[in-house]
Amino acid sequence: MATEINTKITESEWEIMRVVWTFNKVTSKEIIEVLQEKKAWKPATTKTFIGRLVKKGMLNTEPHGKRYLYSATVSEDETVKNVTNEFFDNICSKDVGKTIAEMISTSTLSFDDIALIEEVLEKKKKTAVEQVKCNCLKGQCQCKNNHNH
Amino acid sequence: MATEINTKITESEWEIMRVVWTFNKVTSKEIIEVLQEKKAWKPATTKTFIGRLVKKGMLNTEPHGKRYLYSATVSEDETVKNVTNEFFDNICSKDVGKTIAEMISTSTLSFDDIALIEEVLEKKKKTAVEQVKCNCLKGQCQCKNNHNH
DNA sequence: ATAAATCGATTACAAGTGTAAACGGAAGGC
DNA sequence: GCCTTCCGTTTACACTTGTAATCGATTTAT
Repeated sequence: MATEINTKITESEWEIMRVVWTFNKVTSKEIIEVLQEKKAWKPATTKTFIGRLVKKGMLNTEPHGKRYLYSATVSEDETVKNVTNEFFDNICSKDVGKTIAEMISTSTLSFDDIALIEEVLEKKKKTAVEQVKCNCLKGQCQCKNNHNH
Repeated sequence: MATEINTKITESEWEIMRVVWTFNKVTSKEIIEVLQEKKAWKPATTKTFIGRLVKKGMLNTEPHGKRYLYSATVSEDETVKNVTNEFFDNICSKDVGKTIAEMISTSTLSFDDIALIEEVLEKKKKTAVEQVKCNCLKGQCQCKNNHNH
């Protein structure tokens, strides 16, 4: 059994993790300094979050002198993927396409981004389906026949 | 000042809201029945969540006999939009395109979905930029020059 | 070498969240 | 007209999350 890692991540923990992902290996002092610009956190607050992330198994500690260097045990990509999956679990799978379209509409994208998306879209055509199957509980989406008042 | 609505939504509240969005107007009994299939919640638990959503202003109550009919004060679309925005706040704006591409790759999409996405992509070309500006704090993404250990 | 600063760990506490029982009034069954 | 059931509200309690002070050990500055 591999060491159990709690993948759930809170808003404040994201802030810490982003710094760790950026630096790869980082001291608590550096994390505190980086976040000082953005959050009105006292150093003790940042330390609490670091400690919790270590306990959760999302951060590794490696001795560096008498202090630690922290590093991530999960990649940013994986984390992003987990969070998106959790999010998509909350909407009907039939609506995923529409939601992605919506995201595109409201985001700032570069020509390269558009080219990339076109590319994956093109690939997607090979595995696209006629109708996406609704996976919702009856009563949790409009696909199934639900009577309204 | 309009009645303040707390847009933040928890996992359990999503479950309730999805039922309300589906039925438009719904009794607590119906919500409880729908969710019984999915969650091992006691009726009291569901009632707690309903109560909290009312207090938060996300649910309206309208008398119906001596009971209530509940309805949503925020649409599902708006809520989805809020949650996606919060999510994108946690990644570098330069990575949004890549992330959307990733979502497309891992989702099941229909031909219609793809056509829709192609359509918005086409429109997007008119407002696309050469380079998306990174909005990150220095030290929270790779765009800025950060020294690694 | 002693004082001051620093670091990780421990402790604290309020608010939010998951989970639910209990309660008080009203509705329905008989 | 009672007894039971049902509903919305109140209360409860553990766990999580945000926010931070404190403490013990150590390192650094003087």
